Amino acid sequence: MEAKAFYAPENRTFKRLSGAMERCIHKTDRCHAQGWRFAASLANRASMDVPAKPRNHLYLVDGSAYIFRAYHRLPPLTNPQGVPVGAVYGYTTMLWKLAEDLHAADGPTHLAVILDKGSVTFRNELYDAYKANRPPPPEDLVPQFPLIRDATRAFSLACIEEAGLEADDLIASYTRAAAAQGWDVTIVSSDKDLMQLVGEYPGGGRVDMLDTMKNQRVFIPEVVDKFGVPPEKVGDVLALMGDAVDNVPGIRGIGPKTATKLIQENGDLETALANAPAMKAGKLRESLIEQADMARLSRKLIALKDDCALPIPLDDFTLGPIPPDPLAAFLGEHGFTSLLRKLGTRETAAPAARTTGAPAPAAPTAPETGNRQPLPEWPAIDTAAYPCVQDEADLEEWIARAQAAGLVAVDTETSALDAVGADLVGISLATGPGAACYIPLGHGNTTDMFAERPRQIDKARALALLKPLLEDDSVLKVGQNIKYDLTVLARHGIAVAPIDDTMVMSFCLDAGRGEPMPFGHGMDELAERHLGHTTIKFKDVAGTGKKAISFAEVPLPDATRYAAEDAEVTWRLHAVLAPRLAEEGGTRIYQRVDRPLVQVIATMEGHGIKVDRERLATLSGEFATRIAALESVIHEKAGTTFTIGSPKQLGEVLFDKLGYKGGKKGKSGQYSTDQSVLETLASQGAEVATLVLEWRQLSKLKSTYTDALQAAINPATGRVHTSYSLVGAQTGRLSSNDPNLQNIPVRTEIGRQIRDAFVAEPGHVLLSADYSQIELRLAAHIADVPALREAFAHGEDIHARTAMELFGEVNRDTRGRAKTINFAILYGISRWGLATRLGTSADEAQAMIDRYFERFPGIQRYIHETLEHVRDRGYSETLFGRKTWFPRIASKTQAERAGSERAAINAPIQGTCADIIKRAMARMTPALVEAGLGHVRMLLQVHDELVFELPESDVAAASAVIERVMATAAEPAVKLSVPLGVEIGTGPSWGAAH
DNA sequence: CTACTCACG
DNA sequence: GACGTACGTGAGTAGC
Repeated sequence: MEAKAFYAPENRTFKRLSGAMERCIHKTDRCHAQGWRFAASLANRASMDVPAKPRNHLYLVDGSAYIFRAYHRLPPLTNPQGVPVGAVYGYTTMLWKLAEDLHAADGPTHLAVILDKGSVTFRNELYDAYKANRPPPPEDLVPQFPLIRDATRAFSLACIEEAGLEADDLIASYTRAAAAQGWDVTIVSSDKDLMQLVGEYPGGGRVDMLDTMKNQRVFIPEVVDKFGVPPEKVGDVLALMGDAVDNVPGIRGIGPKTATKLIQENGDLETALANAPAMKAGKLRESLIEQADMARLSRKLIALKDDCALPIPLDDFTLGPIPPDPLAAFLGEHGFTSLLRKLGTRETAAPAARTTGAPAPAAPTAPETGNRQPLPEWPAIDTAAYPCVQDEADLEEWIARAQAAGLVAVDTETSALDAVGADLVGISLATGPGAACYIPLGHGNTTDMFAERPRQIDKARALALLKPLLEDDSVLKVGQNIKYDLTVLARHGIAVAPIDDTMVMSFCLDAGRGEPMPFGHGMDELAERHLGHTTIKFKDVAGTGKKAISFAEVPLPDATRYAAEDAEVTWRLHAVLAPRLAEEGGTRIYQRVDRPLVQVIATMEGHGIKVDRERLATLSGEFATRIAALESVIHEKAGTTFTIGSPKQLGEVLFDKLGYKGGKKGKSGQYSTDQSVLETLASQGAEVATLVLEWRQLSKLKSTYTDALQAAINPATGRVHTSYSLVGAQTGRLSSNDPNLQNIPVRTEIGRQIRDAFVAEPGHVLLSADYSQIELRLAAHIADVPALREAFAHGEDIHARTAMELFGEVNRDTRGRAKTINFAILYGISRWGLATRLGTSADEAQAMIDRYFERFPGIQRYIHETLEHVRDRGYSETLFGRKTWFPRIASKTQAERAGSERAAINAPIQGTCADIIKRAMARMTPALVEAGLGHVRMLLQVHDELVFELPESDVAAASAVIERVMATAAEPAVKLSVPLGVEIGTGPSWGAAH
C-alpha cells in the first residue's frame, strides 16, 4: 500500500486478478517530414461520426491493374539489393500523389487498395477459357508483387484481397456499399470494365474513376464519350465486343464501333439479339444469331459481382495519421531517394534514410501472435544519451522539432499515482528513435527542507511554452495511457489534442491474445513484446517499499534516463502499432469508438462524484456494532473463538467441530464455505450459518464500501475520483478501480444505503440513465430471433414472453425460470450450469435448452456460427468490429476449451453493448452543449448506466437529450432491429435516482 | 503472492 | 462421457 503512493503513473499497476498483471501507462513519440503534417489533423477529424462531419469519400485503388501498367511504362529500376522495383516505384508514386490529395476538399477520407489474389474464380466455372490466354507475368515483375503489399503497408493503408474474387468484384461491392450510404467513391483505375460502375447512386453517392497516369477523371460524360452509351449499358457493349486480354469471346467480327451502334439502336443486348433476325441479311446478322449464346455468356463474364461479403468494413478504411517512419524505412530500403528527400527534412529525418542499402530483413511480422519486431533501421535505445532540458532555449528547440515532425510522444511524470491529486514533476518528449528528452519541472519540491533544488525551467513558464504545441491541431500527441497525462495537464489549463494512445491501440489490436494468460497493454510489456527492449523500471530509479522516494526526489540523471526512455518507447510503439491498425482492421473501433473516449473518460474522472462522508461514517458505526454483536453470538454457538473471516477456520468449525454434513473440499483441501454452501446449511437449520452470512454481508459492506470510500475522498476536491481502464476487460467494457465505482451495492436493501451516500451538490440532482435489457435486445438482434425482436418492439415483459414460449403459461415460477434461462443463453449455456441454477436435473435442463432452441432457432445458429468464426479466425467480433481473441479455443484441455467457447459466445453481445454505450458517451457532451446544457456533467459509467449531475431545473431538458443520444447510439453505423430502451431517474442521491 | 469470497452489470 | 458448473470485472482478508 505504501509503495503505491510513490509509483510513477507510467508504472501504475492496476490488476490484481491472479498474480500482479501489469496494466501500464505511458507515452512517447516523434516524427518529421513537414509534408505529412496533415496526418495529425486528419487523425483528429476522423474521430467521431457525430455531430457534423465532412462528406465521406472513399478511394478504391485497383492495385493489380496498376502494377502491370506501371511495369510497361517505367524503366527497369532495381533497388540496392538488385531486386527489380520499377513497377513498385510507379505504384509508390501513385500512392504518394493520392496522399497529397488529402488536402483537397474532395480528397479521400477513406482509402483501400484492392489486389487480385490470382486464384480461380466463379468466372472460370462459367467459361473455363476465361483469362486462359494470359501470358505469365514477366520474370522481373514477379518479385515485385509482394513488394506492392509492402508499399501499401508502408503508407499504413488498408489492403484487401480475397481468394475466389477478382479485384473488380471487390471494387464493385465496396462501391455499391459505400454509394448506398451516400458516400462518394473514386475508383483509381483505368480498367474499362469498371466504367460500368460510374454514376450517381440512389443512396446519394457519386462514383467516378481516376486515371492517375493520365491524371484524368472519368464520370458519366467521359464514359459516354468512350462507349457512346451511359455506364449502365457499358456491359452490353463489352459483351458484344469481347475482350482479348481476358479472353471474353464476345461476337467475332464485332468491334467497338459496331457494338456501340447496336446497343444505341436497340437499347440493350437482349433486344439487339432478339432483333437480329429482322436485320438486313449479311455477315453481321448471321454472327448475331449464331453467336447469341456467346454474347450472353460474355455478358455474364463482364458483369461485376457487387454483392460480395466485404472482408473489412468500410469504416476501417478511415484515413488516420500516416506515420512517416515505416514509409521512410520502405523508401530507404528500395533506394527511392527522391521521395525520401521529399519526406524527410533536416536532422530529424528518418534514420532509415541513413541506412539505405542495408540488406532487407526477413518478414518481421508474426501476425499469429500479434507480436512485431522492431523495424531494423532503428538504432538500439540508448538511455544514456538523453538530454535533460534545463533552459528555455533548449525547450524551444525541442518544441520546434516536434512542431516540424507533426507527431510527438509525450509523457508526464508526477509525484504520485493519482492523476487528480498528484503534482507535475516533469515532462518528456520524443520525436523519433534516439530523439527524446526530459524536461524537469518540479524536482526537489519535497518536504525535505535541506534538499537541493536542481536547476530547471520555471514550471509555469515551461507550460506556457508547451501549451501551443500540446494544443496544436496539426501535431499529434502520442501517449501510453495518455488519459493520465490529459488529466494532469488539464489541471494546468492545457487541453491536449489531438491524441493517440498506444495502450488503447494495443487493446484494439490484441485484446485477449496471449498464452497462457492474455497479454497486458502496459508499456513495459509492450516494449518487451514489440521492440524487444527491456525498459528501466520505476523501482530502479525510485526504489521500492518503505525506502521508495517520490519521483520529485529522483536525481535528474536517473529521472532523465527513465522518463525520456518512456517517451521514446511510446514513439516507437506508435510507429509499430499504427500501421497494424490499418492492416488488421482495427481502425474503425479505434478511431470511432475508443480513441474519442479517452478525453471523455479523462473529463469524467476529473469531475469525480460527491460522497457524503458523514453518512458513510454513520453507516460504518452501525455496521460495526452489529458485526460485534454477531461475532459474540457466533463464537458462543460455535463453542469456540475463531476468526470468522477465515474460510479455513470457519470450514473447520462448521464441518469438523460442529459436524455439519455437506462439507466439500476443493483441490486445495479446504472446505468451501461460500454463500451457496452456507445457505444450504442454513436451510437445514444451522443457525450459525445464517449468522455468518449476515456477518459476511456486513463486514463486506463496511470494509469495501463505507470505510474505503471515505478514504477515497480527494481532500482537494472533496469528491471521489475513480480511474477507468479502457483496456481492463477483454470484451471492450470499461473497468473501474481505485476505487471501483462499478460495484456499489444495489441488490439488497442494506447495501443500497451506500448508494444514498453518493450525492449531488446543493441545488443539483443526480440523474441515472440506464439501458433496459440491452444484452438481451442485442442478442435478439444479433442472433435474429423474431419472437424476441417482436416482444421488444411491443414493449413486452421479455422474461414473461420467454416463459410463455417455453412453458405455455406465465406465473411467478415460470417467469423466474425463463429469466434464468435467458441469462444462461447470454453466458454460453451448459446443461449442468443451468441445472444448478434451476435446481433441476441435467436432463430436465437439457430438455429446456432444446425447447429454447426450438422456439428461438436463431440462438442455436448464432452459437454455431460464432464458434465457427472464432475457430476459423481466432477472434470474435462485435457489430462495430471490435475483436476479442480466443487463443485457447482449440486447447487440448477440455475445461479450457469449454471456457473459451462460453466466453466467445458472450463476447460479441457484451462487447457490442460496451461499444454502444461508449458511442453514446462520446456523443453526449457535444449533444448537451448543442442543447445549451454544457454544464451538465457526466460522472459515472456502470456498463449499461450513465450517471450525471445537473441543476434541478435542467432535468427535463437534459433527460430528453440523454435519452435520445443513448437510444440512437448504434446509428448510423448499425441499424438495430430492436429498439434500445432507456430508463431515467433523478434524485438527490444515486440511491434515489434509481 | 495466492485463494477465497463477494460486490456489480 | 464430460467442462465440474454461466460471461465480464475489482477489492478486502487471511494465511502461506
